[in-house]
Amino acid sequence: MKITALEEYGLRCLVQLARHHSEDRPVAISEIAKAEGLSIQYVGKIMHELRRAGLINSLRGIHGGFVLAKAPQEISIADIFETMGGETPEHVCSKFSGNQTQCVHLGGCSIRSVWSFVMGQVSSVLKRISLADLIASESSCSSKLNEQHTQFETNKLPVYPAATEGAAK
Amino acid sequence: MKITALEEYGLRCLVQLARHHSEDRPVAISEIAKAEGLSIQYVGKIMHELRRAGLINSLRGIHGGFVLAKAPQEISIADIFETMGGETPEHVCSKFSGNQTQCVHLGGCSIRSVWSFVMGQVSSVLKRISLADLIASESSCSSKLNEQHTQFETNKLPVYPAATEGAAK
DNA sequence: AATAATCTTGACATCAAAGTCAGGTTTACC
DNA sequence: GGTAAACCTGACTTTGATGTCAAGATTATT
Repeated sequence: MKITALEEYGLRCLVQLARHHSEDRPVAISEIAKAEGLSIQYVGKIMHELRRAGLINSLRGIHGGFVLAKAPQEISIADIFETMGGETPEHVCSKFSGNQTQCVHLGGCSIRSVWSFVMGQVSSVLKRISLADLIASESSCSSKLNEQHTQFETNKLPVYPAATEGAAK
Repeated sequence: MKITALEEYGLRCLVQLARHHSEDRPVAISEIAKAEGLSIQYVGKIMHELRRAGLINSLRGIHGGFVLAKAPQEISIADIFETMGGETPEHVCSKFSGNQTQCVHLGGCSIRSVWSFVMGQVSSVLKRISLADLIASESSCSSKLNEQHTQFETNKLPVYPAATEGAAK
């Protein structure tokens, strides 16, 4: 399973907007491109996608730029992934149909069940993490709470709600 | 997040081998290709990858073919995914470094923590599902236990151990 | 030993994702 | 109203994943 470029960069561009969300001014493509080490043209394309999906609003003209369409608490990573080309288990089946027009296993496929389950797990984790969470963990990580650092290293994210609940329910 | 062709087809080819694992004969590429609706050449390439990784053994010559290198209970989907191009969070960071040689966020990146966490979740789910589990759920689904069918539809996999434990522990 | 069925291997072709380019439109400021 | 800073859009190029081709090596059967 691979994370796509649009997912990764889309998220990173949105984090940039979220950081400046309290200030009352739009953020320009050139700023984001510089902060993320991306070309201006490419960031332009990414922001266009995010705008089409309604996650951000744009302001044209000089002093223009982009702002989040909702508060950082209300935008989850799952929202972003869906926007930037998210797939359902059905997509997987139609994508991997080999040299047939339909997958040969359409009647009773145990693999499809696994994909459904795994994707559901991923989605339930990503739904619980908002842009606000990401920014909060940045500051707590780099400044004050350094005893949490070891936990980060061992792949636990103490800041986010336990991913376990969603799976158990 | 996308499932790659090698992951999907690699798993499906291994399921074919697992089905014939009790019989004591190798399975030929041509059989697998027919069963999965893939070209013979492509299956050849996939099997070659799986053999290089040590998941299967090959027998050349007439009456040749492939057999699992281990029992179906001992091969997990996680094993297959790692073989067919699995990625670590570090891979993601080096892949998405934009126009720099290194990612601009290497010091204290909250997104990397998220990828670590999500990938850990996925991995813990996939480690718990073996080829034997997949075959068992096939037969129970298509023949006897049809009351489980509704549960499958709602993305629950009653046959597999709860994915929850790994996350909680 | 000849043959046919099989795996092995590396080069090649195709396609979709990733990323760039160029020309256009909008808006604030002077 | 001219100009510069910004977004908008579609066409283009590049790159890596996907899938095919063709020639070779191995082995059971006759």
